[in-house]
Amino acid sequence: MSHFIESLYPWYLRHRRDLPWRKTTDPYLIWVSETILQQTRVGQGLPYYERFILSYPDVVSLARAHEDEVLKLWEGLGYYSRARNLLAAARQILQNFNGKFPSAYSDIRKLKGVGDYTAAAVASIAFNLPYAAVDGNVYRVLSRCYGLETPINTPAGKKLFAQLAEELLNRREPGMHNQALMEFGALQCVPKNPDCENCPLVNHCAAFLTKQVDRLPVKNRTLQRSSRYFNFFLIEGVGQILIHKRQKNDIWKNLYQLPLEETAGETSAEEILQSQLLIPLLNIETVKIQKITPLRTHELTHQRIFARFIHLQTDQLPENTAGFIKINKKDISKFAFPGLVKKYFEENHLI
DNA sequence: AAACCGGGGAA
DNA sequence: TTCCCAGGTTT
Repeated sequence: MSHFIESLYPWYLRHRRDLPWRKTTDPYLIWVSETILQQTRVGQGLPYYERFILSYPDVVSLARAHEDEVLKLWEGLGYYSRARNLLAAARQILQNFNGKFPSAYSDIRKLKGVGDYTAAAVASIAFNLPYAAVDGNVYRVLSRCYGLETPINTPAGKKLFAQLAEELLNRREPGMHNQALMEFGALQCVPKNPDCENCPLVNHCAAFLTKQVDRLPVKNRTLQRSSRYFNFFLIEGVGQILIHKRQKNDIWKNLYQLPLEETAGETSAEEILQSQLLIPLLNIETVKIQKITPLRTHELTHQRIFARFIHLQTDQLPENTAGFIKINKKDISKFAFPGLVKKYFEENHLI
């Protein structure tokens, strides 16, 4: 109990941000916040958290929700499996624990969408259980403090840092300890250009002493982005448009989109229109081309989407919409769309 | 072990 | 551009 990491505690008490999920010990609220904050900055997730807990203040209200509604609240935040898993886990809790959030680490860890990090975070912060939460911040702080060069995105790295974090854990106040370490990484020991001159741990930091701060943590990168070409059709009847629910195992699963024609490579809008795959399918006769946007890029973690929007006007949308959903324009905002599509609606004042 | 799953902010 | 963010699941 006399490790130098403890000098972080007074730092934490002084510098910690005043965040809504720090005002509660409700495991449900802690869990929701941890899920929203996965791979997401506090500033980005905060408004989503506020809206989410207003709509679903407890496990049972979430468990009773419809997935479309939950995804709508998640719209624009990304990594939508988090929302689907959150709902599934809430239903697990209703079924298996009578709606009461489980208080054992092993039970928490079994919930959908809850991995090692989230289970440890919820167990320690909400129940004061002695589990070390190791997130991106903790990897960075520990790799620098101890000068560890093992790549953090390898099994060996995960094991090493998990073990070290477990040894360092303050077992009396694991929740505070975990948050102190993470907050320190988020505010002081930042990825780029950290202010080491004003760091409370500078005299203990192996990376600082050996001038390796900007090299740590080490991460093997594998990321390769593939390109995809999306042609979205805004097919507008009188006050109505067609949309479609993505259901395959692909990006944006269970979100809505406009009728889409994906091509293998870069294709001109003329070719798309001449191929006439979509229009005959819908048996639309009189179609007027309103506007075709230039190709725009949308970057995802592992895909680069090249998208264009083709705006067509017709007198009347068909009765048989071949799997597409006919909706009123004023109802567009009721559905969850990928950011790319939502942005298009906004540009054209459809929402 | 590697691939897959978003979107935004910072440098 | 590239990197990273209170990661997890699937193959």
